[in-house]
Amino acid sequence: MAARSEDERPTLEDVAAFAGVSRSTASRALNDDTYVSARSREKVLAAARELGYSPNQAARSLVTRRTGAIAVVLSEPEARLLDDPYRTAVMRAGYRELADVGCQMVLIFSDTREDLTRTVRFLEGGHVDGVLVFAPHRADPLPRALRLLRVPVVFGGQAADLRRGVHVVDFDNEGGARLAVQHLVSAGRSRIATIAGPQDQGASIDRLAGWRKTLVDAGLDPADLVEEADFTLAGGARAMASLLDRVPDLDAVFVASDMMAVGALRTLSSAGRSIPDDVAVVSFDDNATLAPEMTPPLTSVHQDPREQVRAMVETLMNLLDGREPQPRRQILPVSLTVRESS
Amino acid sequence: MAARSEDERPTLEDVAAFAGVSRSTASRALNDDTYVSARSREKVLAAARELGYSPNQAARSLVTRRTGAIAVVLSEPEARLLDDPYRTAVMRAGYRELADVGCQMVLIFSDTREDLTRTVRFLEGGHVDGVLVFAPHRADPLPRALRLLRVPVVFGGQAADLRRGVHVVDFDNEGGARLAVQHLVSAGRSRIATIAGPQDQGASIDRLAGWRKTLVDAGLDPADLVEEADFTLAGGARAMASLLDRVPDLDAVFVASDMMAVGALRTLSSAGRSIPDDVAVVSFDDNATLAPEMTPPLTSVHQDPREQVRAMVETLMNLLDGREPQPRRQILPVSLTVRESS
DNA sequence: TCAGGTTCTGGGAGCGCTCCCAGACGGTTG
DNA sequence: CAACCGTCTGGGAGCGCTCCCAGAACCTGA
Repeated sequence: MAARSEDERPTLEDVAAFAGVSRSTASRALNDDTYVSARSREKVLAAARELGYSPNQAARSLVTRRTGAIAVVLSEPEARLLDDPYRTAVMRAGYRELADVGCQMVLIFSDTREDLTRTVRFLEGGHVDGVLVFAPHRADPLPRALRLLRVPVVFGGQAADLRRGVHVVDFDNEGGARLAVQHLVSAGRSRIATIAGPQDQGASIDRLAGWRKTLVDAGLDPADLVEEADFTLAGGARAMASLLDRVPDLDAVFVASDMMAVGALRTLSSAGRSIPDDVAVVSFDDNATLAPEMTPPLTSVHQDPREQVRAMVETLMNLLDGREPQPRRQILPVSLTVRESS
Repeated sequence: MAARSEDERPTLEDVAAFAGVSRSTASRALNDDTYVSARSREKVLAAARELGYSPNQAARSLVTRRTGAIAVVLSEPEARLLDDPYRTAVMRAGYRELADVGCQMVLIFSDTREDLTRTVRFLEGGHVDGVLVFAPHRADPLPRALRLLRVPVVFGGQAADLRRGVHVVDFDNEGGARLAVQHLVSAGRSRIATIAGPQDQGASIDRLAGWRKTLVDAGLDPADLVEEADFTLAGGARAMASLLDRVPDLDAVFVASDMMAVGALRTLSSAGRSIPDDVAVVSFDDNATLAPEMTPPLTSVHQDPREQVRAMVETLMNLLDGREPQPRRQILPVSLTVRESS
């Protein structure tokens, strides 16, 4: 028998030969199947260690029809991804949660139109067992394209305008906004403005709706108290300036994200307003590296990306195991973390 | 011949049968090999379209021994990744550059010790054709572990204390620091402090060395003018406060990252120092969403993560094609972008 | 002692693809 | 008309693995 050259990877056959058993027994030992004698298992494991064996994944997934990889698709313009701490947290959480169930994360950024076709082709190609999608923009064509996929898909947050027929794990955006505004109302505030997120996104729309309904329920008039911004720091600062300009007597503001709240805070202090005495500020996200670190620390609606991703992974695993066949919409609850800004 | 059930993916064989040619011809047509008649190619492509065929990657890579996937490993404590805009830019650049050469990015976060073994096992398992590694910390055990891999590896930035035997693409950190400090010296500054990065990282060490050497060359005394911080905003703010405390008459500061410079700026303005009149500030990174957006906009040493990643991908592709066998250390030049802070 | 289990093992088939090789086909040449 | 070339095609082997199945080995209890 010719010795294998140094750089060639040992195969299962090599391990079996080295251990003096058959390929089948070696396979069983390595995948700890039933019905392998302790003696054989021992020998096989030793042989594998000795030869530095690691199984060829391509061969394995050719027969098992599982790749052990899950795609995480982020559909968002390039610029937004760079300074959005929430997205970074999502990537990280995705990695951890998938690792916990023994899956590898394949990150996909889908932005331009060419990205879309490339993404679909990739997902179609059997590289991954399932897909987690974050596509917050309503006009995004990606979610529709993904519906036709032969691979299970779970959406994080509202999936464009697909309301049914898909698996979704979302946060209670409207409920969160209600919590925030109720908190301000019961603290005696009466001129409660809002800096809303871009209205092409479901989450932004829901947060704005929550703010509006709560005001109306409390007998307050929401007219003229809305300014829309783009979830960035600079956008938040500009929106706050414009609000102060239009409504100088406002005494509170509900900001649809921590990042925008940082900008708003900056504008407010330049304008000489003290927080929370003159103006109370409540934001959304409760990002760990942002909200508690501000001066003053921000009261914020708490949503944990890990929880969302965990629920998404769980749903996906059920899907892969053939359970949970009907599409479901899970709405995760949020809570209010009260700090000094309100 | 039994009809294939709806949900089963068509194979190459199915496409061939549908097109009325052999499996070989179908394969040739789809991979546009030589020696296929226009007629056959046409029929095969039509059949593939009709059946919604996409090749099984596992089967393909089993025989070609290529997966078309490249791992990007980020070895960094969790907290750091979340608010480090440079890392986010690297991920993004990695995705783009790899997509351009037809490869898929598999992102790997390697932080804890369990991560290390899992990472090594994964990379060993033949899931990917090559690896790009960012492991800035000198004490990090990962780079050593990766040396033994049978997969080509290219490091981004100094690879722990492995000085030779590995492929590295780094920036000229020391040269960048020299540029920054020379700029300050020639503007007539004479008490030039620095906020250095963590000294367990090669890049930080080199930037500090560049600062020190340039001061000495200019006949200035670096003693007592160094404060070390952790590349975070808060860390930069604290370091600046401590510098002001110890050296009240400083007239310039070289900060080893944009993020820390933002913190330093905050401290300086709280202390009533005007920038650049009282204190000139020069930082490092020239992050597009940070440096130009500050008040005042930051003078910063410009380094483009895309360039670094592009060079890394190029090296890796050469490695995969069997060219460029000897390890090389590429040092990319940096430049100084002058803005209002100096 | 032998039937009837249970535990363990090895061989064979086959996953879907690419690549090699033999051969068919058609159009030039001598 | 035979010899030859370049173009095109189909069959077969094989990548490294898992799974199925037949059978060996070992244990019971009657």
